[in-house]
Amino acid sequence: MQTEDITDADYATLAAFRLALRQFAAFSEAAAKAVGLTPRQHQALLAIKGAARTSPGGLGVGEIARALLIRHNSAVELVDRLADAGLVRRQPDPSDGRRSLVAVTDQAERLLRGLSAAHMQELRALRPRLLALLDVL
Amino acid sequence: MQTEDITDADYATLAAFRLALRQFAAFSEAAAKAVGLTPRQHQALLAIKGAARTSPGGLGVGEIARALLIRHNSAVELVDRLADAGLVRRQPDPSDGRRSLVAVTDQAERLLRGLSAAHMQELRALRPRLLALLDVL
DNA sequence: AGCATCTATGTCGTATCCCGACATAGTGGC
DNA sequence: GCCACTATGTCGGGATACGACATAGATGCT
Repeated sequence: MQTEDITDADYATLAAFRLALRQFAAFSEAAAKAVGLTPRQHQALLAIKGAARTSPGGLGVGEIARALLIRHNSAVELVDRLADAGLVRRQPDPSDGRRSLVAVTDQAERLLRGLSAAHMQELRALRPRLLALLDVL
Repeated sequence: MQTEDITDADYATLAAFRLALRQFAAFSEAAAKAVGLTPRQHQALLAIKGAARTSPGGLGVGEIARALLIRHNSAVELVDRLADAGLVRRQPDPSDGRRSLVAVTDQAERLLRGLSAAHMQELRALRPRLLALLDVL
């Protein structure tokens, strides 16, 4: 395999791509913090709502872990903090006693709506830059 | 401002976008770990090499902090760990006694070359998915 | 030249969040 | 009824970023 044909321009492109991703993450983090959420909490709420069409009753803790690419015990702690903050509710799954379905509260839904609108706008603004970077890959 | 026109499909799109970013981050993290680097260390090396055309002598600690969007003291600690691992060298800036220029070692350059080739390939594979997501924004 | 101010780097204690290992309870096949 | 598997939960430890503070050099003004 030839890993030798990496030029300074390639390094610059990769660095620029990473910078764009970090800036988006930084925007998202600031937006979340502005409404009192940690980035992970925001992403968890989004994952739950993002799966609403296929899982209207909420997601299991393990499904949240898989959506966020974290270990299940990390998801447990994350859901603990979300529940303490009144942002989600745990409900036992009537069809499987092991699972507890995690659903967002009205309060969280309001926060998420505002955050999502801001993120859509930010992503639209970011789009030309990402397209330009993807173009030179 | 109308933040009301967010649909379930929008949530799903945003969630899918975040998932794609997380999966790329997970790939990158695994690739870095496979050669003994933390994700941050990899990103720092890439930032230094990515700026090689404009700063051939290396980057200052503060410039690394700005490239990585972290505080300068976090960058100090990161460079400490990189130097301990023999991946970068600190050299005093001859034209400014306050600055210390951070340059990658040959060893780090070899690691970064392999990592960058793998990342270019991964990004090319990821491109159609990102383009599809950007298309529905 | 002297002094105030700003910039760059570095130090230290703290906080957050994830993880591995382990534990408990429910499910489903046989 | 038993056993393997799955889902959730608990606990201690570790990595890394941050805020506050400290030091040294640069810069500009008089």
